[in-house]
Amino acid sequence: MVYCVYMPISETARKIADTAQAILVSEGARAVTMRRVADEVGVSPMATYKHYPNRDALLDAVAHRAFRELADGWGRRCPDGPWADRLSGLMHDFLDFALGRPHLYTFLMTERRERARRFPEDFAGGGSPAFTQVVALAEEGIRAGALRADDPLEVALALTSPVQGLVQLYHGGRIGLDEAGFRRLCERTVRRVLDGVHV
Amino acid sequence: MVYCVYMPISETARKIADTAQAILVSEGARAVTMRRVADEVGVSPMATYKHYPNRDALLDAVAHRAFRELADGWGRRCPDGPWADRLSGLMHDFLDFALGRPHLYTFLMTERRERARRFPEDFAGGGSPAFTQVVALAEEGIRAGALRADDPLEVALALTSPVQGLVQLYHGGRIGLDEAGFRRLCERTVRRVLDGVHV
DNA sequence: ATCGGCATGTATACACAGTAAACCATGGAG
DNA sequence: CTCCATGGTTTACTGTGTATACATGCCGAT
Repeated sequence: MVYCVYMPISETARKIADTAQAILVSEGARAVTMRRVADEVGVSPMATYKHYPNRDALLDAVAHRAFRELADGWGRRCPDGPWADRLSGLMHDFLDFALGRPHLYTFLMTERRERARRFPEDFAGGGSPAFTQVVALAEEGIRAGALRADDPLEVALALTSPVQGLVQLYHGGRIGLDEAGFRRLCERTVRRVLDGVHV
Repeated sequence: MVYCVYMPISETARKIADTAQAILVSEGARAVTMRRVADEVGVSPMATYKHYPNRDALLDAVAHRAFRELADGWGRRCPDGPWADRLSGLMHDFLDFALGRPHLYTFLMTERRERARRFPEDFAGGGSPAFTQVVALAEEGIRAGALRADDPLEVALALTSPVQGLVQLYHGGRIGLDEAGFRRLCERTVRRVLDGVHV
């Protein structure tokens, strides 16, 4: 039987996933070994295989639940207010996650994973909660005449990809700023995208 | 004795690094095992430890030489011509690398590596050849009055980080476009940064 | 010429991963 | 009561990094 998220999940299976997720969050995916997870759950290593066919399946399950947890409670920072404040709020929500749980962020964003959501089809359908809200903001801005008439999806991408690129540099240790300084750098960068660097 | 790049390097040491790099380029860092490298060099696994204290040191050496190889022969695509063409040329040079050698790119860009070059100090000093040329282009544009008066380093970052973010999405399988389509998406995105998305 | 040491290589061995296989226990369906 | 699916165990195999001990050949000092 293939692992299926729609089925009720046993108590032990959930404890295994919880533990795996906790290890992943605190130490990264490499630290998630079947033996260690089993140990912390208090069960023999092979017991985990009764719930997940292999390590990749376990990590997939963790990714799945982590995505769901992120989807809930996203964009709380600034649900309304001026357009620019909402955009900034979404960016800082994203940074909260990227900087606050770097291992989880890297795991979800970087690891090659089949069944990942795809641009443009899946994103247009609202697959990614974070991105979808930026798209909505872009649509709103275009409708209101604040932004140029343009493809809202691609405008959203122009606003989000710089932050993603900067986070990649930050996580790679390539940016010698503390978190507050890095956040300000992100703000200035998004500002430049909004205003353009051209005269 | 610590491994030092300035020392003459033995024949075998170079063969080991060559082999490791070849495996990394074609199959990714995970495929680079000491035993396999030794095998392909035609030597016992432990022989590699006479040249590199451990696997990480070997991978560091590979990263070092890969950076050097990239530095030479960078920006050949469009050494002169209109400003916008040179910027576009640099972007496509970058994409040649990112899309043509994805494993190497991921290894160099995303693996956390101490001794990595840092923004802003090291970049200002010209540590990264790719980035330095974008900075030079930004300075030129500002001097010529084509770009707003602004910090050239940060302008360069605003121009490069979106591409890096998009590449991250592309490598993660999140963008359902072929290579040509993806390159056009990058062009449009950089265009938006230049012009701004605001009215 | 000889000897000692260093550079280089080897074989062996251990710890730790993932995971296949075989074997319990137990509780509910027939 | 029987049977078997479920969830657990022990054991064992393979592949990995690497510590340790040993061999060998070159090379300079004596």
